[in-house]
Amino acid sequence: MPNRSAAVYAPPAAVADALLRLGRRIRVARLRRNLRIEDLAARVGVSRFTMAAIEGGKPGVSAAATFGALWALGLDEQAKELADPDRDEEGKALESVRGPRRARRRAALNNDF
Amino acid sequence: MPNRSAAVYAPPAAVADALLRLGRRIRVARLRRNLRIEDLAARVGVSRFTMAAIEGGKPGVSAAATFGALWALGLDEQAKELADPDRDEEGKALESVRGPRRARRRAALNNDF
DNA sequence: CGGTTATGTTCTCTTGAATATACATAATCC
DNA sequence: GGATTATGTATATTCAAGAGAACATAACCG
Repeated sequence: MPNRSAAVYAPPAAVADALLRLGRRIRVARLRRNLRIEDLAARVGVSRFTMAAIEGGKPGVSAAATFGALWALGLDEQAKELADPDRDEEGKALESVRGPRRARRRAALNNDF
Repeated sequence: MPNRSAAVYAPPAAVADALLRLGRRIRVARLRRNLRIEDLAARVGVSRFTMAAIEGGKPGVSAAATFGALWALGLDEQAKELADPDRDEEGKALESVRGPRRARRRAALNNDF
C-alpha cells in the first residue's frame, strides 16, 4: 500500500462514530454562539471548507484543526483530560512497578484482545 | 496562501500543548500495555511512523489516527464525552429558545471575545 | 414573500501527510 | 558486557488534505 492508511479512508466504526458525533457537537456549539462556519474557521486558522469537514466528521482532517475548533469554542477543558494516566485503570493494573521506556516483545504473551 | 493552514503548521500554544500532552499520555498507556509502537500502529491501521507522530504530538496527523489510537488502547470513553452540549454551560446560556440551523451575522454585535 | 446571506457543491491546484526502506542509536534482557 | 530489538532519523515517493473561486441552494429575517 503506497500512501494512505486504512485508518483514515476507512476508520473502525467506533472511530467514525466518534468523529461524527464530535463534529455534530461542534456545530451545535458554534450555532449556540451564533458564529458562521467562516467565523469559527477564522478563529481556528483554517478555511471554511476544512471547518465544514470537521463538522462533518471527516476522518482526514488534522488533529490540530479538530482540537483547534474545540479550543476556539472554549470547549478544550475536557480535551485536556483525555487519556489521563491517573484514570487509566486498565493500564495501571497492567503496569509493572517501574515503567519501561520501550516495550519488549514477549512471544505468545501479548496481553489484551 | 496556497495549501497549508496556519492552524496546522503553527497552532495556538494551547492547542500545541494539548496535542503534546495527549501524545505523551498515549505513549504512557501503550507502554503500560507493553505494546511496541509497531503493535499499536497495526491495531490502529497506520504505519509506525504515523504512530510516532501521534505520540510526538505532531499537529498534522489526522483526527482519525489520533482517535483511533485512543480507541485501540481502550481509552475512547472520555473521547465520547467531548463537547457534550449538555455540559456546554456557556453555549446553553447564549442559545436562543430554538436553535437555528444557520448563524446570522448581526453587525457589530458578535458575542464572545 | 422576497432580499439577504450562510452553507453546500464542484472544480483546479499545490503541498505535505503518510508510507516504505534502510540505517543509526539506544534501551532492554540475559 | 553484549546480543537483541525497539525506536529515531533520513530519504524518496505518492496521493489526498486543504485552499480558493464561483455558482447553486436554502435558511433566515423583516
